[in-house]
Amino acid sequence: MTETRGERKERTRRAILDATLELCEEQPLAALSLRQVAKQVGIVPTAFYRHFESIESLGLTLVDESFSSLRDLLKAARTFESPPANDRALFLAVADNSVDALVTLVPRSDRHFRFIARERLAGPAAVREAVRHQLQLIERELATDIARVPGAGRWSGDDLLVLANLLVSAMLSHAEELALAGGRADVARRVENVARRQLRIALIGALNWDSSR
Amino acid sequence: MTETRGERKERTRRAILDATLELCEEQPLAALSLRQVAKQVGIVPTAFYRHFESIESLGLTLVDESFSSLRDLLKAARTFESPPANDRALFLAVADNSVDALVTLVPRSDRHFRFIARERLAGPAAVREAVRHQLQLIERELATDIARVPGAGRWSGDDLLVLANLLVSAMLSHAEELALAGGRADVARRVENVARRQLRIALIGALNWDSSR
DNA sequence: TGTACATCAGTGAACGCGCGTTCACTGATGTAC
DNA sequence: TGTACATCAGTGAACGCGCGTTCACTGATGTAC
Repeated sequence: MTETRGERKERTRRAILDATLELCEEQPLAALSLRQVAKQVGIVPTAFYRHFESIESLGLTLVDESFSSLRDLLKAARTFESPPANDRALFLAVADNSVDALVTLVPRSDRHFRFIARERLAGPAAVREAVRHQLQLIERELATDIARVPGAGRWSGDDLLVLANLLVSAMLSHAEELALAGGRADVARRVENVARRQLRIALIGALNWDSSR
Repeated sequence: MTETRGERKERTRRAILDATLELCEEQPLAALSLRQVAKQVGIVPTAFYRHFESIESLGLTLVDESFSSLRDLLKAARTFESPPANDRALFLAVADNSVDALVTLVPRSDRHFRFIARERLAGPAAVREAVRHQLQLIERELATDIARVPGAGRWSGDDLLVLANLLVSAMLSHAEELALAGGRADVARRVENVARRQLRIALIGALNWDSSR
């Protein structure tokens, strides 16, 4: 016996998830049939039910899978060995680290990112809600991190969320473009460049914010 | 004769477009069947072909329809009766006008906005490409308008596009949220507030940009 | 104005096909003794 | 270690249904004279 029953089951489950990511390159989850997935995996349609209740619950699993590693890595991107001296230097370092994380991370799991981009607004209601929830968590974590910057007391909690929302939506749109670029190096370089400048603009704007009321 | 043959045909065509927007609230275009649309309109499936070649070409028509008025109105939102005195005042006025346009415009054609939001990344390739093209046009027009601000010479053409891209992607994400709010006044007020602050942060960042290189 | 013919939006039957789901099954893997 | 039974991932036939598309059609509207 080279493989236990449990291992074999897990392998099929993994194959179903991969087949779905593959097929979702061509069409949204809602247009995907259980039979297409089964055919791609190489199992009979009814075997699908041994692993998932429906296409929708399979979608929810893919959302969890996409976000689980992402949030940890984004977090890591915002921690430093030697914290910069002042607000400005820290903010610029945050921008650089975040953009570095973007260009490293997205190509590594580009199928997951394309899946999220597609289903975020077009997926079944439960899938849309799950993505929305994860993005909100990311925004709140970012706001918390910014609040820890020395001298960040000048911003209200509400202002922090507004800033975090701006940064996350900019990064999200760049992640989408990067994921859709399919590894083209010239696109990746341009997106990296644009993302860096945008984060800097936003953070410089925030630093000059309270004086502008 | 109260209605010519041409008028009657146009009325059916309009009904097909409306039925599609209606049905696309529940599912993406790619999951929509010609028979569902025909049933909703109250015609026999084959009559569909008298008006559109396929569901995809119907989608392209809806994209054109969604963007045609939008671009003119956005343009109008950026012209002033009495131009403000300096850069800063002008930028703040641009932010306010744009946000006003957002909260006025989106609820007026919210079904079109929800359609665009859904199909922008999940639609058939031709539809995605059409939306992408329209968004690029909007970005370029915005960049051109900003370039006309007295003293804008400090930014390169490339920097202008980067700024325009940041502003458009922020506004797009707010338009999506607003369209999905379904007319809820409290959501509209919050989105308006957040959008205004974000545009201001970005524009203040841009004003302080060249000194930060 | 009246007539004869052309146009064409919408009809309705028919087709082969892929769909989700049911059900009873098979046979390799796992477990109790 | 060997045997008898349990588990359960995957099978395969069958079902009724909605799908896109074909085709020949109908009958009201439009046009030429």
